[in-house]
Amino acid sequence: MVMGRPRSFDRDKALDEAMEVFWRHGYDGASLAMLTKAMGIKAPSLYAAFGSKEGLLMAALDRYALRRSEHMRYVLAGATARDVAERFLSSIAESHTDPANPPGCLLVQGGLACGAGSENIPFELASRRAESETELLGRFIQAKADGDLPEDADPAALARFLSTVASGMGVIASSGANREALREVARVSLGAFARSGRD
Amino acid sequence: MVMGRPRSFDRDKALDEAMEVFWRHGYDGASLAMLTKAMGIKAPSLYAAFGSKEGLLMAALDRYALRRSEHMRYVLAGATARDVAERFLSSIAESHTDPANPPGCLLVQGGLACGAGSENIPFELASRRAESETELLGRFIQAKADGDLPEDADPAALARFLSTVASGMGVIASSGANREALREVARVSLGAFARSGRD
DNA sequence: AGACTTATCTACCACTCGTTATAAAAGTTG
DNA sequence: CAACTTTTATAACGAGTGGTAGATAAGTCT
Repeated sequence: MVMGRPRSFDRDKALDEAMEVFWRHGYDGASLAMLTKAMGIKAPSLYAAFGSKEGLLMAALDRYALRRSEHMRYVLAGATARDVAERFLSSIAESHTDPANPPGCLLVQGGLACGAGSENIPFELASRRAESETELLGRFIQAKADGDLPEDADPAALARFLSTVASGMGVIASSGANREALREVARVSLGAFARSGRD
Repeated sequence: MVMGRPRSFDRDKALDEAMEVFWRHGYDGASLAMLTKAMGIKAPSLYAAFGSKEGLLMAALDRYALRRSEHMRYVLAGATARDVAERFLSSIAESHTDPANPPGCLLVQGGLACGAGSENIPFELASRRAESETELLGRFIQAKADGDLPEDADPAALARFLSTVASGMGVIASSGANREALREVARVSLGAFARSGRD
């Protein structure tokens, strides 16, 4: 269909490997040598396909967003605000301790702070973290309209709280917290939703 | 008293400058050039005083721990578990948005994930984060003995929850969340303490 | 087949990294 | 003052950084 020599590697598989390196070492800590070795390609192929180290991260983040969007679709389908919150935190407890991935969250460990010349990476990660918070916010606004959340509830504060706990869970998961510990954090966090029903 | 040429810089002042660089750029992102420039000294002086880049971080972390211990003394002096939790999260909301420092928490931004050769930095930061969680745990165990927490309360889970929220607040603060946003997160988080009294 | 297009490889670029040898500078002690 | 001790600045080290020419390989097109 398209002219020229076909690429000899699977773009998505290579991105998965790059994602894991960024995940485990952060943007600054991930060297081109690490990345090319993990991806099984040489530097010129990487640059031809992704433009730069930063472009590679962006492509990996896009792929990461695909996984997250599946989770979020399930989360937002919760019947009540409380149910949404429970699904959100529970799925994070699972995903952040999935042995198939590095522990924690790529959007947290990828780079909260970076060196000179990479100042926009933390900003980029933050804006991607904000996406799910915005989705939660929309769902909570609807929940309030449904009478599912009390009149004095603050959807923005609830969404921000959950997003903050999620980031915190990313931090402790990266430090070795196990799945049971994350579930416990999720359980305690749901106490903040006590006003909208408790089990 | 001591022989030899006296050092021409203030060790603590230099450490404060180094702390800020690590805080803002993380361990990997903080280069020796940045550090020596901020500290106002040349590399050999740095190495004579702190041994290595890692040694400099450790010294900065020790100094950071001094600030934190003041906060924790105030926090642990709270009358009730709920009061302790409120003091803990409130003081974090303030300190993580103190314009005198980079936003967020050095123990979070310093390096959740590092490159090859720095694998122990994330571990070191995690163990320092664990210290305050342990202090909270001790206080909550005492609170339970005092009858201040209900029989079915889980001190370890509560301490871990607060520690996780604190880390999450560090993440969002580093991304620009303002003081009011952090206070809101603190307020919602305290809802998780609803079982032990609500205002 | 031959022209064309794109990917891959080897080798290398200039630069920065953390770290250190060397020697001069600045103080204390006899 | 001279001997001694420690810190300072200059300058460089080897290794590794992200990134790239230039040539070659592997396909599709006419």
